[in-house]
Amino acid sequence: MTVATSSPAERRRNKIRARILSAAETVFAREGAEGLSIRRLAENIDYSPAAIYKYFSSKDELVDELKESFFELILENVHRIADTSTPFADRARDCLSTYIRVAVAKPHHYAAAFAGESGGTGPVDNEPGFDQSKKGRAFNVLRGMIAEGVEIGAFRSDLDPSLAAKSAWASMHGLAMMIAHIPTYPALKDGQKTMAREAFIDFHVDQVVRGMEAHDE
Amino acid sequence: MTVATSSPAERRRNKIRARILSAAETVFAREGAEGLSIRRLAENIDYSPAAIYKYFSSKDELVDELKESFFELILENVHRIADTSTPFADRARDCLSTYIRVAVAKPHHYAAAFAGESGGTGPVDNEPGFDQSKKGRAFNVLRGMIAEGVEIGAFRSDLDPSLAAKSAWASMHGLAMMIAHIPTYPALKDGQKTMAREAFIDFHVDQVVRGMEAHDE
Amino acid sequence: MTVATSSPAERRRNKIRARILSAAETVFAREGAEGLSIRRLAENIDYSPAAIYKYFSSKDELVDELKESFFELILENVHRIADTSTPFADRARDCLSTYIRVAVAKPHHYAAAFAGESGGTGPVDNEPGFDQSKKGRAFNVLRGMIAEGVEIGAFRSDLDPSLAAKSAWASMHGLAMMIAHIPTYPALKDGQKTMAREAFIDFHVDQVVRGMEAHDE
Amino acid sequence: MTVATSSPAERRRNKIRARILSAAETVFAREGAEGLSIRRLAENIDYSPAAIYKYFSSKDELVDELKESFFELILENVHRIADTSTPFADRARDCLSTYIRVAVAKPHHYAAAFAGESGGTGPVDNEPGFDQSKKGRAFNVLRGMIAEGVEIGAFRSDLDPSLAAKSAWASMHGLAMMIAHIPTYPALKDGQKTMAREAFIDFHVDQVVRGMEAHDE
DNA sequence: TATGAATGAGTCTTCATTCAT
DNA sequence: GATGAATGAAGACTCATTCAT
Repeated sequence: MTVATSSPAERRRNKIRARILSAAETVFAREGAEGLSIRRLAENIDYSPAAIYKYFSSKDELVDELKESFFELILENVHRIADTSTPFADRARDCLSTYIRVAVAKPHHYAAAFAGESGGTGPVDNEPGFDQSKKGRAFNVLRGMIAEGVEIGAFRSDLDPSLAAKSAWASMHGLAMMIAHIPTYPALKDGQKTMAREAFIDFHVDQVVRGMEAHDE
Repeated sequence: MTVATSSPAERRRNKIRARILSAAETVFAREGAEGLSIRRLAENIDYSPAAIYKYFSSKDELVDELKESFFELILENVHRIADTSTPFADRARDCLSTYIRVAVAKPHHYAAAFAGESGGTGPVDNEPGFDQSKKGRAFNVLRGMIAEGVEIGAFRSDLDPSLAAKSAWASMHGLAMMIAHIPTYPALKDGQKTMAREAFIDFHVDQVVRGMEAHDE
Repeated sequence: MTVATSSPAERRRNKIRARILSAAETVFAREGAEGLSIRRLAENIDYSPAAIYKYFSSKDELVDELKESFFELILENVHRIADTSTPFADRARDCLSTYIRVAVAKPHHYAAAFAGESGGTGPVDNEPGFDQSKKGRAFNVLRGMIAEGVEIGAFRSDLDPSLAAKSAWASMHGLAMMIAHIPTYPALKDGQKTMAREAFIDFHVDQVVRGMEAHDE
Repeated sequence: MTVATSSPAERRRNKIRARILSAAETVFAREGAEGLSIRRLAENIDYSPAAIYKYFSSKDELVDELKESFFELILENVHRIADTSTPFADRARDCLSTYIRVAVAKPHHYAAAFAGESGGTGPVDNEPGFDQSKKGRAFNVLRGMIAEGVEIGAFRSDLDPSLAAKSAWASMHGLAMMIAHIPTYPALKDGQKTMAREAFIDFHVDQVVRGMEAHDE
């Protein structure tokens, strides 16, 4: 019975894996999946290319792990918000804006995680195993929250939570990508209101939530 | 304004440039920016790789031009809708959904147009020359339409058209990217409503427009 | 109507191809197919590896051409003998020994030509296109000669030429390979008769022919 | 002669060596010398690559030993036949065909045993120590049998057993190699006799023996 | 004007081997 | 006695780009 699930050797191994992943992430976040080459990665961490293959059986494996870890990050953050007991309206807004903020914190990382070629599934909920994937679980949080909104009458009663979640996710995704790709986004002309990124995110989230709200006739 | 903007020689030159760009677009739209190699492009049009360099100083220049041309396409389509005399509500929805449909028709092309590393600016309206760029003009169409909505009371009176245009654009962008990257998007679980891509686009657009609508107290 | 089937440009191209092939053959003959690397080949002829790919689309193509050319050589030589009007007995023996002599002249080349991995067909006459391949045509010469021997009563009347040709080929192949792989073959102990390679080839051929001969009871 | 030829430690060592060799043979026989990599070998036996170097100073040494062991196998089999009291004609044929059958049972193994680059000596009988080597002893069996044939008048009286043995060996070798390298060998065209491998081996052996037979008058 | 030839740098990956532990 | 870690060299192959012709 292994009390500690990691032997000292294994711990060391994981530490190195982490070091590689961390270095990879830096390149990855700056230049995307195609910009990340084993060679350059090896140089960065003063390893031989061959050494990296001791820890990752292929470039794809490494990249996949990078992506998975990213969605884990999103999931954690979104969960933390969703599980709060804050009033629904705020909670919903927080939840959405958190998604964007996490994405924006590692913009290229986020972008690349979606530009996946090997089984790069987005929030598509009828794929096998989707519910278990990090991405899938994040999606379910979102859908659950919308369902709650419908239930308590905050959102339109004819709103299909699954559909709405997908639409909202797309809107969030759009803003995240915009910010990821356009350094100065969302700049506004002088003479018009200038709005900082943070505030704009809130504005955008507000628009999205308004799109779902019920209105007493 | 140069009266004779094109000498016969220059005209010929532009014709060939166009031919190259057209061929490039085919590959580009199918396989994205990374899939486009000068060599393979040259083969496609029965030219030598070297010949292409007579017309484009580098691959980047060619790709940039491709991106720019794409926004021209979007602009044209959006304009065509926006200039109609259709009732506002429909016109607005048409305008937004057209954007997505054009994007979705050439997914890689669209995605790549935003994934610009060289000078890929998004809809950032305080950049010099933005109003003249294709992208800028497309943005202005969108903003104009929202302003119109505010004016006629269809949209909330406190809505800043510039801000709202940017938010709406982001939402459209998000859906376009989702569809571009995820072949099966938006798939829905059986047992729940299954919705085809076309219908989902309409749904999404509807959500976005609702987010801007005014509601009598 | 092209009088000369090769333009000057094409001629130049073929010259270089030949140069590459020749250099490749040297390495190939010394170290076999696995020992031949594009890199080293490129170094040998002061070319860049990439340049070689302008003339051969892959290493396999290059190697295949090398092999094919070798069987062409065998074919030519065997043909030259077979078409003579020398008496049958001598002609048959000459024909077989020529095969061995050509093989032995480029021992590793010969060995490698058989060690083919990509469709390395030996004298297997029911494969599609076998009759047209160099190897196939060489085989047919051999079979024809044996058929002639059967017809004129020199060989056993119950001998199937196809079968016998295959058997004889195998015997020739065996000696060729022995000589190819064992530098000192066939050395004989002092005190016993010492026999030089040339004479041994004749002896071996004689044994093979005797195996087919008819004997009046 | 060392009485205690193996200390307990040494015995253990040899046991492990044997285990490694055995595992190596499996891979070797399937994929040939080039397909055998120390790494994969180590994986197969759950050893580290480094551990193997404790028992074999290099890959070459391991491979050489593998080859030698193969000839031991041939020797054993050939001996078993040669020592029988079967009538000479059958015994001779059995002996030869056994050689081929053993070779064909492990085609890569057989081929590689001859493709030696390091010290791969063939049946060359004037080399020092040849008579003691496995290969040498196998050769001697063959020569002995031919001598017997000459003596009892089955074979031509002017046949030099040493010479004939070498020739016969070459013929056997040829067929073995053909079968080793060409999966479909010996296929025969339909419309002609189709002959299975087993039967063809017998036919070939028959040819070889006939080449040596004496003919009255 | 257009091109065939050539290249240098780069891609991922595998190998036999060594060494400190 | 065994190993995990690491490496340098090499493998095939592709790319954007230049230059003499």
